[in-house]
Amino acid sequence: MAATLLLHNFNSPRIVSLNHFEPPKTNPFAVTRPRFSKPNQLQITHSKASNILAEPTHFTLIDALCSFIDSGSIENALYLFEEMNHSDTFTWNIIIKGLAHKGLFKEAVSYFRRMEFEGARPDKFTYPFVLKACSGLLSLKEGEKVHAKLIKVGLDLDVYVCNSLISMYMKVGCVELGENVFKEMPVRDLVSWNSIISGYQFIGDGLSSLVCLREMVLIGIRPDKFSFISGLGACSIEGCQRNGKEIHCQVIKNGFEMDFMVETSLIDMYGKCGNAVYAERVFDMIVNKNTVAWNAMVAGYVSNACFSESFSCVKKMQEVGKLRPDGITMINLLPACAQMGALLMGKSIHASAIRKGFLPHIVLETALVDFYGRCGTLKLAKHVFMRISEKNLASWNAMIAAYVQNGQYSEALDMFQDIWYKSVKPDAITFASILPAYAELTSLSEGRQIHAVITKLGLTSSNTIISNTIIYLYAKCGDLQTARRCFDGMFCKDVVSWNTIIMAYAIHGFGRISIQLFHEMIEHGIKPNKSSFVSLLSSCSISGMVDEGWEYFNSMKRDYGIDPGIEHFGCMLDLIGRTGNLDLAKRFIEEMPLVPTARIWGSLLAASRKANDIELAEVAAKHALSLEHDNTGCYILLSNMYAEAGRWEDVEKIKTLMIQEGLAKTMGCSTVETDYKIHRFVDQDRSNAQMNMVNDVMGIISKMTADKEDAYAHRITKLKRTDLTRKRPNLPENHSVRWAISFGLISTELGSPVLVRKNIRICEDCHNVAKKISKITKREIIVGDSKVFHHFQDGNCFCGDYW
DNA sequence: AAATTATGAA
Repeated sequence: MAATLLLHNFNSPRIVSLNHFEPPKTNPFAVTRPRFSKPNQLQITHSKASNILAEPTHFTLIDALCSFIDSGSIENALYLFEEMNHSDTFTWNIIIKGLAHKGLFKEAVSYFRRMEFEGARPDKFTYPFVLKACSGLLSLKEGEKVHAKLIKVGLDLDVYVCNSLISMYMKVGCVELGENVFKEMPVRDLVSWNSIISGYQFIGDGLSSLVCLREMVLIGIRPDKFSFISGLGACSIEGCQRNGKEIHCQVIKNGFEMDFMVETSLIDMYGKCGNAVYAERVFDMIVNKNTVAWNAMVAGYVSNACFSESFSCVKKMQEVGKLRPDGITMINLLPACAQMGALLMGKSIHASAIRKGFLPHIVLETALVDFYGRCGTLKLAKHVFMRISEKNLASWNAMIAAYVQNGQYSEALDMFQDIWYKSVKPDAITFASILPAYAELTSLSEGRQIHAVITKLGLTSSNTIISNTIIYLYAKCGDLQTARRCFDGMFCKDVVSWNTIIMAYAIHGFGRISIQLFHEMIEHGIKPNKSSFVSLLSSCSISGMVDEGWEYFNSMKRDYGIDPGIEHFGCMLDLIGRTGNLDLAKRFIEEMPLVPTARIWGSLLAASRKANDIELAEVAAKHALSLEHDNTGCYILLSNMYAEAGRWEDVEKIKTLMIQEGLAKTMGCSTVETDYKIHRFVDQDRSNAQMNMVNDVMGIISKMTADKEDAYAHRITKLKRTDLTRKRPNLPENHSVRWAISFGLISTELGSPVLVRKNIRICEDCHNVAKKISKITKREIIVGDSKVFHHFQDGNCFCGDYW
């Protein structure tokens, strides 16, 4: 007993010499060895086992061990193994193979260690099994240890061993190490090529995979079904149907079209490349369709937006195919439900997953989080997410995206901060999901920080989605120059990149540049899409380019075949509202072929406010309020109009309504950044530490503007005398944006613009004040509110006083 | 005596 105890300790990798011997608290083999009790079936069910019991020679035992492994009864095999003499390499190989094949990777590696320790010599047959286990564990550490040992014993040139090494390195994500093994091996066979081809495909580098496949064929190696399966997977990644069809031809030519895995890969490839018809054609040819094939077809329909087909396919799967949908079927259907906005359908899938016992299932749960997030049911997304016991990166990503999609930016940012303390490392998808939250909420310096992190990870140049969001981030943080620099530095700009930069100039009021960029985009051969026109028309409306706006609106359908959507009508309504032509605005809504949304009525409301038409404002507000959404802005706007008109009873009424609906006025908040600090000012709240300094600056400014007509005084004369005695809440004097500008003036460098970010729209009084300040101080002031950036220069604002 | 590469998934 003492001897075995010592042996176990000795095997522990932490103990180097007996001098440091320490009795372990747990037996290192407790997990793998003694747990297996004698299985009942051993004597009765297996004839070979009964043979052993009659006359157990070593060879019959090995024979029995092999049959246990082959039939998958690993428990029997392990029990037998512990009972027999296992000093020879072969016996160990069998048991390690069995463990690795069963997916018991941890155990396989641990048996390998024990094998070495107990003095059996691993040979060229052992290592492929061990390496398979290492790749299954996704453990580079274990894999490298094995590799080191291989070199030591001189087995690192064996083709089988090298092939396993390539596959292991690729699977754990060490592409370069895998490539090195491939390059340096003396002889490469078909499996070596297949391993590197499937390795590239596994890590998502479809292009390299296809290049290797081509090279292999060029040097005269005939591809087999493994090559084709990986190659088709690579085409799916790249969305490259041309290459996919080429491989399909080769598949037929080489007689692999009846292989069910090849067929499934073909369905997948056509589905992902946007050709549902071809996918269907391949699918129909399969005689005995298995669940995987059905699922691939369902996925094909979903990714091609054939939602009803995807559901009827699942129905047929059950009725014709006599197969039950599994978790993956559900994972495939959920995005369809999300895109159709079919909340109930998704919920019933969720319920069915629970009933059928598919949960917990990390991928399915992640798909549910994603689904609920996209349907706007953030509560349910959170509910599912909280119940995931071992969250992985994808599930974190899904939850962050759900927060961002539902406008819960600060929750998303909190969760993103938390991730850094978990064992998972954020990836490109994490950053792509979180960046919009940065764009909405954070300061320029925080934006720069996250950009630096992303650049350091090497994601900026390789990932177009991330680069596009970075452009948006800088634009939203007020740094248009850097946004432009990022855009100019992009290697492959897609239509989103162009749309983003056009929108960036739009929100900063540089309409001419937006238009110029739109034409540059077309010259570069990029076809504008719906969003391009949203950017362009927004720009025309923000910059007050009425004629141009109409021209582009008309050319959408005429020259580009794009039907104007509700967003485009919204932009046009803003444009009309700007001209003050309320009749036209009303007519425009009436003649619109689409049902007006809350955004449309909100636009009319804004126009009515500018034209001071309180009746129309009421009509617009009534419509907007009937279409449930966050009505805070709507109420505040109307309330302000009533206040100006002196209709205090109506102001009170709105106040009551808001309380009833549980809405609270969003507190105005403005931030200004100095070198290392973000200074936050809140409306009415004079508790900021810098308030004394701000008061001094405000005093100087009001003295300098005293001889001129004061904006607020001017406004107040419009009110009736009696109303002046009323205490008007939230006086513009107490608006945070003025304080932030004043503080910015003295705490930032002369000559540089003062950059202020504000969470809600700037009011007219503050807008006037900012214009004046820019004139008397000769400094550029940039105020980014929730919609646009106001560039105040020499007493004017780019927005032309309409926003 | 025995080995390596593999289809559907967020």
